[in-house]
Order: sequence, then structure tokens, then C-alpha cells
Amino acid sequence: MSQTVDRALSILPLLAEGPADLGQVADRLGVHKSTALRLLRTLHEHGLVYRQSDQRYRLGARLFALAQEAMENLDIREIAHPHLVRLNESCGHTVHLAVYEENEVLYIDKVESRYPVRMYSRIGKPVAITVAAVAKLLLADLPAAERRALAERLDYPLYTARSTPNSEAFLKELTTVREQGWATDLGGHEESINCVAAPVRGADGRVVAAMSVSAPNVVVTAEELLTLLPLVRRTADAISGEYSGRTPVKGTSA
Amino acid sequence: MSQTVDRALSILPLLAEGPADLGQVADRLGVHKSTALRLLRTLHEHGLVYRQSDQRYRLGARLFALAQEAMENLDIREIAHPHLVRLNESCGHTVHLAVYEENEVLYIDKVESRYPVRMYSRIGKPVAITVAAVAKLLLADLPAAERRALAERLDYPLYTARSTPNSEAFLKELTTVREQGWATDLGGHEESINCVAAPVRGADGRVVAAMSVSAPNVVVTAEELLTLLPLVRRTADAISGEYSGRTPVKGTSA
DNA sequence: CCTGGCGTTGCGCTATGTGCAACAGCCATT
DNA sequence: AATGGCTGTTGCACATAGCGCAACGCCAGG
Repeated sequence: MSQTVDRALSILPLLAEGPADLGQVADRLGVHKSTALRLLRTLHEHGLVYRQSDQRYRLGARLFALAQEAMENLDIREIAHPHLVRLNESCGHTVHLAVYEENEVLYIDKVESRYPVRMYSRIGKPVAITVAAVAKLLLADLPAAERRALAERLDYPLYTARSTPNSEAFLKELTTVREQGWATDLGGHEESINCVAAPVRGADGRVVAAMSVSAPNVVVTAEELLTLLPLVRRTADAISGEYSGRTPVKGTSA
Repeated sequence: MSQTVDRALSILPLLAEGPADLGQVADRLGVHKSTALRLLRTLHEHGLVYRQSDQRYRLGARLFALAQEAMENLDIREIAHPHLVRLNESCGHTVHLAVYEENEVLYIDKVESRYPVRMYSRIGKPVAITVAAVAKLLLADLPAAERRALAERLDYPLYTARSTPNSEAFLKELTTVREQGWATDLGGHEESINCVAAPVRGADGRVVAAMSVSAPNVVVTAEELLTLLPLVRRTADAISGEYSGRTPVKGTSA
């Protein structure tokens, strides 16, 4: 829509692949060097791009700060966090919270066993969307048409023998998940890791997030992990309740 | 330099504070709604901005992906990682790698004790620049003028009684650190946490990164931690050597 | 000393982004 | 139901703001 901005923003993914000098950027954008220079300068002023000692450009630190801030301010995350911690305390395993956005599923919170410090692993890195339990829940709630379209569009990497092999299997799994209201990933991503997940719903009943408990089967078997399902669902429901606005959700005063 | 891009990018920090609707964005940018709309649309197309169900705009998932990718591609990080892991294996404590960039210090890698999985904690969140051992090393290497200017500009929050209280103390500490070639943080950030850090240098001798080992003093006393200093320095030197280009650093073929 | 490759600057042209004003949906009020 | 106010959205005419060009400065290699 806006040519200049469009060009400028196209530089970011380009630099994400690795550092590049002015000429390379100009070439790949298909614009004159002087134009690329002005765009890069503007990006630089905003800290999104950094000029390293060899004069080449890299993505800048501000990008991390922005991503971090954005993450902190997600309302679901804020509401869910204490619940995740509590769940972690009572079962000891790793707890994840994830959302769906624009064809991608990403973790927005994680509480690791034994470590009270919250830490963000793999944030932004596309989650294994075809196998992760949380992804199944999030996608299962999409309108049928969109779900179909997305399923067709996806790749189905075979992480393990139990990975979802193709779109038919995936759509079928999504239907099951949709009906039962919870999901699992039993060794579909990493051979030895199992997960159980439950959805967090907004006031309108739509799934806004999904949470899961993961554990390696050297610690607990898949059957034992499934024992936790009621607890996971109760936690998810508690978050849903709070998110829907029953409880006094802080002062939203300006 | 480029007005349009400048305006568009100004939207990002604005949204980082929290979701906003079109009117708010337009107001805070000081432009017409239609202009703001076009900018937001362009940002949206690039996935940097997301439109949530209530029509308000938020920062988008692509931002996280970019930050993540950028992180992965840092050459120092790539080179250093195996060294960090080895150090972690031999001492068992948390190991950090950090860089300085444009008035900020940020962690770019971390290996946590007992967990082989690498995870990025606090990435992008400004490190406690006035007390962290790695920050001292990175700032100590700046040209004197820049160091002075930066020190004056900083805030000196008193995290603990041992935090650096003001710019004079900080500059003095930096001088010491500069001379001795290593740094510590003994409870300056969190009462019970100590760190020892050593610099990673490029071919020209300038400090390009800094690494540290941290441990709570319930596990090891500060004195015991200092015992590790030679090991930390040796590791940092090994990384420096590799980074300066002595060893065959993979194929950089396109 | 010259040549080639880089980043940088100034400039004139017109494509590009701008603000306006009118439109369209959506809710709450009456 | 109809009204008014609030959003977000569209089309258009104007001139500003961004564009490519060409010339310059700089450094490294021959």
C-alpha cells in the first residue's frame, strides 16, 4: 500500500538471513543504492537495523526490545501466568501457553519445571504446527473453510513416526480435537516427549489460547500424563473465566 | 530521513506499550486517520502488526520471528555456543553471552545449569547495565569519551546495597575492569547472585562480546566462584581466537 | 599513479503519499 | 425505529516527499 514503507520493511526479513552491505540490499530490493541508503538510515534511526564494524547492516537490538515488550503486554499472558505457575507447582512439569496468529502458532509463555524464573523458549520460532497439542486446539477452532485452506497449505514434516503425515490426517485429528475439547501430542514432535493440552476460551466461546503440560516419557508415561488432563482442563477453564471478564481484572484506568 | 517510513516505524514502539485503535495511532503520530490507516496496513502486510478481534492493533508475530532469526545468525553467538556449553558442563553453572549495541547490553545466549536445552531469557530486555559483570566489560572497552558520556546518561537504580550508586563509582569500576581484563558482579543485581565475566575480543583487540558464569551464593560462595575465573578467561580467549579467524570457521559460501 | 568498487551527496522530476470530505457500519440513546 | 455519535474506510486533487541519476570522495589493490 505504501511503497516506501513496503520497501523499508522488506529489508528486515532480508537482513534476518544475515548481514548485508548497501549494494546487496539495493539489488535485492530492486532499487537504486541511494534509495536503499535512505531507507536503511531511517531503519537505523529507529534502532531496527545496526551497522556493524565492517559497515554491513544487521538487524538491531531494538527489535528484541519490541518483541519483548509486546510479549509482556499480552493480556491473556498476563492473566494466565499465575495459573501456569500454580499448575507447574502442583505437577512439576513444563507448562506452555500458546496463541495462533496469522498462520502461525507461537508460545507466549512457559514455566519450566523447578525453575520459578519465567523464560521464553523458542519465542517467535514457528511451533511445529502440525503436531503440537496446542496447535491442534488453536487450529481446530478456526472456521471450517479457513481450517481446510490452512491444512492444505501446510507442510507435514515427519519429525517422528508418529508425526501427522498429511492434510487428511490432520483435518481428521482437528475434528476429533474440536469435539473432545482437548488435545495431545504423543511423541509426534520428539520421540520421547508427550503433551496434553486444553483450550482457553474468550467470552464468545472462541479459543483465544491453548495451554499444555509436557514431560519426557522417561519421567512419566503417556498414560500417567493423561491423568493430569482434568487438572489441565480445570486450569484452562479458570483462565477462560478470568479472561472473559468475570473477575475484577485490575484497573484499566488510563 | 524518510518521512513515511519514519512515521510507520514510530508506530511500533507506540504499539509496544499496548494495543491501540486507529484514532489513537493517528493522534499520537500527529497525522490524519487515513494516513495512519495506510501505514498500519503496510505494517500489517509485513506481519509486524496484528489486528485483534476488537479491531485494535498490536505488534505482530513476525516481529518475534525476526528477532529470533537475527539472534540465530549472530556469528559470535554461533562460534561461542559450543564453548559455552563445554564451560557449563565442566562447572555446572549458568553461562551467559552478551553484546553491547547502541547504548544497550543484551544477552544473546545462555546455557542453564543441568539443562542442555538452550533458552533465551530476557532477550531484548535491557540488561542491568550498571551492575552486570558483562556490561562492565563491554562498556569498559568503549572510547573514553563515549564511556563518560554514556555513564552520565545512565540511571543508577539501587537493586541492592551493593549496586553501583552513581556515574563516578561506575566510571571508576570501569577503569578497574579495563585494566584487569575481567569483571564481577557480587550481589549488585540480586542480593544472592554472583557473577564472574571475561571479554571476547576481535582480531583488532576490541571487545566484541562478554561472557559470564553466574551462581547463587547458596550453591557456591563468591570466593569459590572466583576460583573459576581462570577457566572463564580461558574459554573467552578460545572464543576470541576462533572469532578472530584463526580456525576454519565453516564455509561462508553463498 | 591509476583503476575499480564501495558509500555518500545534490538535484530535478514526477510518482507517491498526503489530508480532506464524504461514506459506511455499529452501538447506544431517545 | 429512527437518531446521533463513534468508529474505520474510500476516492480524489494537490504538492510534498521520495525517487533515480550522475558526480564525488574514499580506500585498497594493481
